[in-house]
Amino acid sequence: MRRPTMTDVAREVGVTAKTVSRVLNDDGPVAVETRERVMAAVRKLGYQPNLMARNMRVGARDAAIGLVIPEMGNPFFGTVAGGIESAVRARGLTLIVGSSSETPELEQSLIAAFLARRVSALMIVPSAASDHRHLRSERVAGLPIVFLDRPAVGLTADSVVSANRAGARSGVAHLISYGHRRIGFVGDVPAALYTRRERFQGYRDALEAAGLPFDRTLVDTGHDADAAAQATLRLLALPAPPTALFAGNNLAAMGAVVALAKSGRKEVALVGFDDLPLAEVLDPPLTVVAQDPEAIGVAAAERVLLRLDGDRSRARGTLVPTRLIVRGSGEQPPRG
Amino acid sequence: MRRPTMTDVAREVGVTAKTVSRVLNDDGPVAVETRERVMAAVRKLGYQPNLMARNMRVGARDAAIGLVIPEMGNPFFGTVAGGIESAVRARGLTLIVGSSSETPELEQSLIAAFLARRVSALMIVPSAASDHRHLRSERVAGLPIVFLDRPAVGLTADSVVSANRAGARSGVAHLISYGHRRIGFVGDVPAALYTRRERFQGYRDALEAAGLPFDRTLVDTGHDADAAAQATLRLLALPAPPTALFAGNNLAAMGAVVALAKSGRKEVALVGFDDLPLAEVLDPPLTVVAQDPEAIGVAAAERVLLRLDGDRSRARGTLVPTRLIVRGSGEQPPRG
DNA sequence: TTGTATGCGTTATCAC
DNA sequence: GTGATAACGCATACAA
Repeated sequence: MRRPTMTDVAREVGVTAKTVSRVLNDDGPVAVETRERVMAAVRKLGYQPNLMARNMRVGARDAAIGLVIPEMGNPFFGTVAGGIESAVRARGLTLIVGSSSETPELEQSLIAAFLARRVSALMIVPSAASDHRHLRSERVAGLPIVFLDRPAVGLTADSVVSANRAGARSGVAHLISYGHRRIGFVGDVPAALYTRRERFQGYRDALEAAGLPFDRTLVDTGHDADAAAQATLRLLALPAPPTALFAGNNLAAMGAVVALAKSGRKEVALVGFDDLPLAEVLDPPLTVVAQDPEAIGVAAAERVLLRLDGDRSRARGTLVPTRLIVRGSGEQPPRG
Repeated sequence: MRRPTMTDVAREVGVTAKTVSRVLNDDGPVAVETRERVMAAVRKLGYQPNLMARNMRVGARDAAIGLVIPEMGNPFFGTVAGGIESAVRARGLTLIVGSSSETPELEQSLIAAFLARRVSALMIVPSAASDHRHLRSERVAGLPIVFLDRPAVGLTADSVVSANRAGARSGVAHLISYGHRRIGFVGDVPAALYTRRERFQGYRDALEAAGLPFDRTLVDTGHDADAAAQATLRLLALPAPPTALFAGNNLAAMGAVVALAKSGRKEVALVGFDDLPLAEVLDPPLTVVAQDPEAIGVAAAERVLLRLDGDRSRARGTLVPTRLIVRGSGEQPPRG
């Protein structure tokens, strides 16, 4: 009933564990006949090597990379993970993923779980309000750590993030180029999260570059799609409502789309940050500043692989460019 | 530079490794003062317990559950994973997820990686054309294995799947109840995958129950949204085109939506299997047979926890009900 | 070509 | 309350 060990296989064949080890690891010479008998015994007993024991003996870390994402169901993070996985797989590394549910406590306990399993590297999409000072000793010990989507807090480390500020700026500039002067911002509380701060800054950058005033009343926020829809309705109900909206994230964009559709205000121009699956079949089709989650994952994986290869140069921040996808909703001129 | 071990901590305090172990595991008596000094040394040295060594010594399996999904970026599987994680977290288990990219080879190597790490249980969303005979010995050895979304092939094991056939039948019956007699099926090759076979069967069930003939020319397939759009256009171009369409999965539904919108044939009724994020803001809003991925994950997790608690009863197949969400596209009467 | 002795970091057992 | 010793499953170093 016990799971067979290398010794069990050895006994079955009538050799020593070391010989079995040699066969399994292609290490050192072994007679052809012995090899075959060992392999037969391995199959017969259903032997599975114990990676934990192996890694411990070799003193090596586990050939796995730990990835922490805030949310599994979010296709953005899922696609990031997919990009990482395909990039590290070629190197024989296994990606193991855990989700923090956007809470610092779970993030920390996940990181601890990965460290306890002696992963070869850590990749982290930080949750809001988390702090990474506790990882300093790991950094010093040479463990590769890369932060994705949002930079580390309290720690100097590699990071790979979207060009949030430049992207938002280009989206708002796009609206301005179509003649809009009153552009609303629908998003999430800017202060909480790095990406939101950056995108909000990009919004202000674009206004400033065009010589337009910043009007705080044109900024409203909501945590999810429903709340964003409410925020949109409030903006439209202003005495001097905006003629265009910029949505700071995909949930905000969904909320805005729903609100505009249900209130029959489809003439209001809209540009969203982050693409949506059905953006092109909406009425009007949604113009977005698209991120490239797969590219973020691949870039982060390449950085980790470099570090694993011994690159000890100083921490680097990588910006992954965004792309403006013109579909219709952002090219409607001001009305009313 | 070396990572500190329990012995390092012990030396720092002037005790034995066993004492440190006692402190860290709340195992056996230890003087209050000793405990405090140990904890201080742990913090000072940044000691992280080595789970590999611990598990090896204890002979226990890793307090982790291995989950194999076909695709990380797919929100359906992501949400399933989220459901599992929240359910197993309460038991102190860590969920580690890997993606097979829908290929049997990667699926097998991922499973091997999990087995080599001695996970406590295995949860698998099988990829197309994979076979699970090789897991028989693990089943016999008592390793809990649960299959999700699609049942195992060549292995008797627990499974948790959507009520695909009944769900598809209800969706098509819905269309029939609005007077449709020629209902097209847009999907993926039915034979390849369990879910597709089942949904196709549900389609045929509904026709038969209503006394409608099965017309093979009304069935067309496409692997992705673009191909499904092409399939939709082919169906609409038939001499006697369908007045309603049933889409066998969410990609097929997206393709059908795009094709209907772009060809100006919005009067054609449409019901999709599997919900879409923006279904309600489409024109017309999309009626769907929705699955409950979170419920699938939770149900599977509960089954695994039961098995871990020693339940040795025979393998059980759990059906998670679907839900018809009426939004408009499926309630349009036949025209032309 | 194969075997023996040893140790990885941890905990079980039993002694003090 | 604490320590000494052995053992988990495997690979390294060296011997045969």
